[in-house]
Amino acid sequence: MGVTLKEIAKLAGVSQPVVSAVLNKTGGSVRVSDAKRGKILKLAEEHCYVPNFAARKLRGVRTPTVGIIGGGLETPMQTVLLSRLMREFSAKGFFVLLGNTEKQRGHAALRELLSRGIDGAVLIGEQSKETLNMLDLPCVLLRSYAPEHPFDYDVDAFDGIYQAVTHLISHGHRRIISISPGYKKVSSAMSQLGKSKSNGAVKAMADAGLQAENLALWNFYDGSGGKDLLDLIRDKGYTAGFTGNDFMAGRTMTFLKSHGINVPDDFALIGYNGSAFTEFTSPTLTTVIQPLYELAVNAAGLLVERINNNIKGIKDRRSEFIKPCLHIGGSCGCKIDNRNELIIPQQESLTLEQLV
Amino acid sequence: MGVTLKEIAKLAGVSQPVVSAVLNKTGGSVRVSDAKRGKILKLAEEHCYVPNFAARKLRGVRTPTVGIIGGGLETPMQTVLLSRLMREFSAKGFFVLLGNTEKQRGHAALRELLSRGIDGAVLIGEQSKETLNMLDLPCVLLRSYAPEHPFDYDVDAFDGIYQAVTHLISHGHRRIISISPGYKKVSSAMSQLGKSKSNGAVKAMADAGLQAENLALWNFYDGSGGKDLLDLIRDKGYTAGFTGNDFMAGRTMTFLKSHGINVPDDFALIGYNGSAFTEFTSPTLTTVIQPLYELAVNAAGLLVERINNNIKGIKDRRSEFIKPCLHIGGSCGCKIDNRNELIIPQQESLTLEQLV
DNA sequence: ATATTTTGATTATACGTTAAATCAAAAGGT
DNA sequence: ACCTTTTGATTTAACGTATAATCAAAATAT
Repeated sequence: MGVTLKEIAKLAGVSQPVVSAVLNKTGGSVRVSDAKRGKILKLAEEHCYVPNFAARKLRGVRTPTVGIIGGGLETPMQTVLLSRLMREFSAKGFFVLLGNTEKQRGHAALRELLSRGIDGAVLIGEQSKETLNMLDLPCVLLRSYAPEHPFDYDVDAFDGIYQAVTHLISHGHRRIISISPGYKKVSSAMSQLGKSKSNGAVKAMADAGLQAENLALWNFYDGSGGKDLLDLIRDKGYTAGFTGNDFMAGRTMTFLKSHGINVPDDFALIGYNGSAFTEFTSPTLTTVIQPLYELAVNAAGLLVERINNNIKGIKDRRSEFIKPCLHIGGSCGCKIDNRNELIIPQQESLTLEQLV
Repeated sequence: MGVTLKEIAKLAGVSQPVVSAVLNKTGGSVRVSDAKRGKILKLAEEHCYVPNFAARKLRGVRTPTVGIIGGGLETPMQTVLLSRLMREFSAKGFFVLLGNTEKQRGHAALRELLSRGIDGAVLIGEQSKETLNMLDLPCVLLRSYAPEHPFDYDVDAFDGIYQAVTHLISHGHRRIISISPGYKKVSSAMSQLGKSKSNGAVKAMADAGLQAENLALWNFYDGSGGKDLLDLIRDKGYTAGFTGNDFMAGRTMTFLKSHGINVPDDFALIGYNGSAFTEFTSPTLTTVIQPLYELAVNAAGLLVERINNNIKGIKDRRSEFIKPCLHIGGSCGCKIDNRNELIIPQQESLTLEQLV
C-alpha cells in the first residue's frame, strides 16, 4: 500500500497526529505551526499520500457510500437504470458500490457490500427471504415484479401493456398476440413481470368487451422459426401484437416483412422499453417507454432521505408504481409526419443510447 | 453497523479471538471445543454477523479488488466494455470498484479507489500526467486514443476506418464523406480518436491513389439541418460516407431517404460500433464492429497477471492495437440474402443489446 | 515576579479484526 | 508420582487513522 501518516511524520520530524491534523484541517486539539504545516503538505504531495480508507472507516469517519444489488449490466435497460442511479447518487455525494451479481447470489453480494460498510442499498428485482432479513439498514427496493414482494418503486408494467393493447384496440384490432419470451427460458423474476404484463393485456381486452380467447400468447423463443406466428396471423385472424421488448419487435417486423406481411397494414405491432433504435425500423416502432429516469431519481432521493433519517429495514415500503408512456411510431397504424430535416440531438439532451 | 466479534464473544461467554477463530476456520494458535464452536456459529447466524471489511483490510487480509477508472456508463459502447470487464474480473474472483467519473476528475476518482485499497486498476481513456504519476500499482491502460500516451490495448480505430473506406472504394466510390461529431462539442479524448480515424481514411484513399480532396469532412453537429450534406451529395459528387457511430448513420439514412436519396444506390453508408440495432435499418447497416470483448478479456487477463507478479507502475506498456471487424449489411452496396426465417438468438449467445 | 493564557506539540486510546504468544488444566507416558 | 504433550482457551499486539488528554514552553496579564 501507499505511504502512511506515520512515515510522513517520521520524515517531517513530527508525531503522527500532527500530520493527521494538517491533512484533515480539523484535527481535534492538535495545533501546528505554519512552518511544519508547509513541510508536511509538501511531503504528502511528494509521496502521493492517500488516506487509508479502511483505517478511517474503522475510526468511524463516514464516507457516504451506497450499494446497488441486482442491477446487472446484462441488458440495456438494466444499464440505463444503473447509469441513472449512479449519476443521481454521485450528484448527491455518494460513492456507489455495485454488487457482483454475476456469480454470486444476491445474498452473497449483499454481504460483500455490507462488509464494505455501505450506508444504504438499492435492491433491484425480487430478493430472497434471506436477503430481506439481512436488510437492517436504509434501503430502497425497486422492480420487485412480484406483487406480494415488498417494494418502493416499480415500473407499472401492467399499465404499460394496458396502454399498448388499448391503443391497438382503438385502431380496430380485435384479436391480439402477446409475443413474449415465454416461461421456458427466463428467470422467475421475469415471469412475474410477464404475469403483470399479461394481466394488463387481459384487462385491456376485457374493458373493451373482448373475450380472453382473442388474446393469443406466442413464445418468441419457441424455436419454431416463426411458423406458429404466421399461422396465427394468416389463419386465425390476429391482426396486431405487442412484444416483450423492442428487439423482439424489430426481429418480428423483419420476419413478417420477409413473408409479405406489411406492418402496420396487415399486422400492427408495439414494442416495449423505449429503446432509442425504435426510430430506425421501418415503419418506426411504437413502443412503451419505461420511466427509468423517474425510477432512478425517486429511488436515489428516497434512499438518501432514509439514510439521513436513519430509517432501517424493509417495513413501510412506498409500493408506488410509475406509469410508462406510450411512444407513438408508425408500426401501430398511426399516421406520423415524415421528417425531412436532419434531427440533431442537442448535446445537453443526448440520451444514453444516442451517443457513440 | 452490524454486530461485532466482541459482542458475539460476550454472548457466548468466550473471548473475542475465539469467535474470530471459529468464523474464519483458520485462526492462528487458537483452538476451540466443538460445543463452543456450535454455540458461536449459531449466535453469528442469529445476529447476522458480517465481518467488518475495514478492520480486516486494516489487519492485512486481502480481498481481491480492482478499480476501473474512466469507463463511464454514458454511452452504450462504454457500457458494453465495462460490462465485459466486470464479468471478466468477477469470474477471476475480483471485486470491482467503479470510479465515479461523473463529477470527479479522473485524478480524484483514482484517489478514491486507491484509498479503498484496490490491488490494481484499469484506466480507460486518456489520463492526466498527474494521474499517471500516481499509478504506483499494477494497472492496465486502455483506449488512450492519443498515440503518444502510454497504453496497453486499444481498438485500432485507424484500421477500422481504413477497412470501411477501402470497402467503399471497392464498390467504386471515389469521393467519400466522413460524417463525424466534429471538434466543437466533443472531449479532447474523442478528438484524438477522431484523428486516428481521419488518418485511416486518408491512408485508405491514398492507397487507392485518391487525392485528399476526395475526402470531405462533415460535422454532424454543425446545426445546418443537413443542408451542407445534401450539397456535398447533390452538387459535389460525393457518393459514399461513413459515420462516427451507428446512431449518426441511422439518422443520416433517415434524412437522406426523406430527401429521395436512396441508400446504398445513391449514397453508400457505413456506420461504426457494431450496435445490435444495425440489423433494423433499411437497408441493414454495414458497420465496423469494435472488438470490445477481446479488449476486455485481454485487459482483465493482463491486469491479473500484473497483480500476481506485482508489476507496478506504467512502464513497459503492451501498446497493442486490436483490429475491428467490418460487418457487412446492405447500406454499403453489398448484396445480402433476404432472410425469411425468424432469427432467434440462442439463450447462451444472447448479446448485451439483444436482451430486454 | 508570579499566575494565566496561548501556542505547539506529544502521548494515549479506540475502532474491529487476526495471529502470535502465553497460559492453565487435562490427558497421556514412564 | 513426575514430566510431557495435548486441548482449550486468554492475553497481547498490530494494522492506520482521528481525537481526546496531556504537557512543556512561550507569551501575556496582573
